[in-house]
Amino acid sequence: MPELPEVETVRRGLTRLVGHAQITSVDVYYEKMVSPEANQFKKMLAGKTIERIDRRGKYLLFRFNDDLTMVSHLRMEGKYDVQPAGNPITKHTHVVFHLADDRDLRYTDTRKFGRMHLLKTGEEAELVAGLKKMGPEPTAETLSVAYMKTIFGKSKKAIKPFLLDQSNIAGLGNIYVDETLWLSRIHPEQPANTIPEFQIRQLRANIIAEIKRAIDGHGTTVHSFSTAYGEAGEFQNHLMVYGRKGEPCFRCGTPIEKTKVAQRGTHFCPDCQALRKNPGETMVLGLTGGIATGKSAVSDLFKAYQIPVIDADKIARKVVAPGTTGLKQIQSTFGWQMIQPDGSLDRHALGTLVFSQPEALAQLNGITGPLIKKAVKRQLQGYRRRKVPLVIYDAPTLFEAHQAAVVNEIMVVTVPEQVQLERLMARDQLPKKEALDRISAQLSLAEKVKRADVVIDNRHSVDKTKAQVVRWLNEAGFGSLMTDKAK
DNA sequence: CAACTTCCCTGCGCGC
DNA sequence: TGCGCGCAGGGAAGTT
Repeated sequence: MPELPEVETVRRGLTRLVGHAQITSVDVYYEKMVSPEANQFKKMLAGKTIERIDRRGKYLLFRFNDDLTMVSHLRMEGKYDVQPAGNPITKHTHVVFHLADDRDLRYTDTRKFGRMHLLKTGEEAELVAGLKKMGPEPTAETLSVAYMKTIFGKSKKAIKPFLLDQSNIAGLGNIYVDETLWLSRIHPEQPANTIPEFQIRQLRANIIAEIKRAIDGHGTTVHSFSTAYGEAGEFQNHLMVYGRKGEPCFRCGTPIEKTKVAQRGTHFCPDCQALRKNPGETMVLGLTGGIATGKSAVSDLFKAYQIPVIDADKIARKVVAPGTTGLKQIQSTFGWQMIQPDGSLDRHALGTLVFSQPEALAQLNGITGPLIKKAVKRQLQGYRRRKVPLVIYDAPTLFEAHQAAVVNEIMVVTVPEQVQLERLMARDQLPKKEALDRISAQLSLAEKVKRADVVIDNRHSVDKTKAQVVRWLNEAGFGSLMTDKAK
């Protein structure tokens, strides 16, 4: 089912194959497919030469000499191919263009949904309904944030059918809509006019990037997520949600659901794409990285711009402070040996225990995990109420602790493995073996990078890292948050 | 006008 | 193995 990238791939291929070919005659086997009526259609094309092939949305525009244009839509299964003249046609060949160089350009279409309209060049924009209403092409130059904000604000329609409507944005079909909504963490039934600006910006960036990736990949999208969550073997299907009903979400592991939205089969992750009754304007950026990759330096950059940072480590300490239910649960689970004489947690004793016994670590996480999640949620609620535009959630184990679904976007700070090892050995005065043990105790840096929405490369100077953070702030629409003092 | 529904088609997977 | 049913899908046209 061709969507814009596939149609663009077809356009390029045809340009190469028949870009300047001359048509001698045309056979039409399924008359409803063409307009004007078949005999007229054949007569008009005989002797014409293809000068160029254009594309608008999912429409192909064959430009002939004498100001003639053929508007062709492949719909579901339409295909063009070029064969030597005289090759027998197949069951589903509906139109054959005989070329002057003893080749045939053939159109096949099992479901006969495709259509071809022949008209005077320049009139197609008025006479073909789909072209007349066609929205902007999904590229950085043609699809602006301002335009998207305007059209989103005017429609109560669910975002899924809204994006499928070619008059809003050109070229998106069922697959790319599901994919870009997943990438942007937006529920397919979220009304367009309830989507906050930061998500419109994310969606725009994802649509543009996804379409570009697919065009560069000749009509297929290639993502680099590997075998997260126990999927065996090489990841062959390059789609993140489409056709993955029941399989784990690559971001959070929750099974992908398939429902019907506006009569269309729709795939989404119920956990990271929650339907929001009152979506706030607060964007939550999850910040994570590997041990000693320099995540805290990036965190400090945000703080310097007065952007609030929720520190997961700090919260983790708070929920087991003296007098908390968290500490009481640790005491009743692991015994009084875990409590120091002054009533505080004996981190060393607990650390020794959980490092040697995996079940103990799971038990500990079972106690602290929910408490941390609750505390984070409460803090976020406060920021949302105050309509703070951007909050950073600084969490070293964002993925491991299954917290990825609470954020709107994930930033991963990374360095090459060798640099990570050297920095860790130097920082914590560790021998190589111990440093390696600590690194391998975490989800691998490569895997974190794969699951990131944005990656900060921290191998070079502070200035270079800062430039990347500033760039992200500007692109995400938070440029105005950077105060002059901090700049 | 917005928001639905129907129609156009064929192959395929499913249940019996 | 075979038969019928329902579903898939983009976009236009028709209906509420």
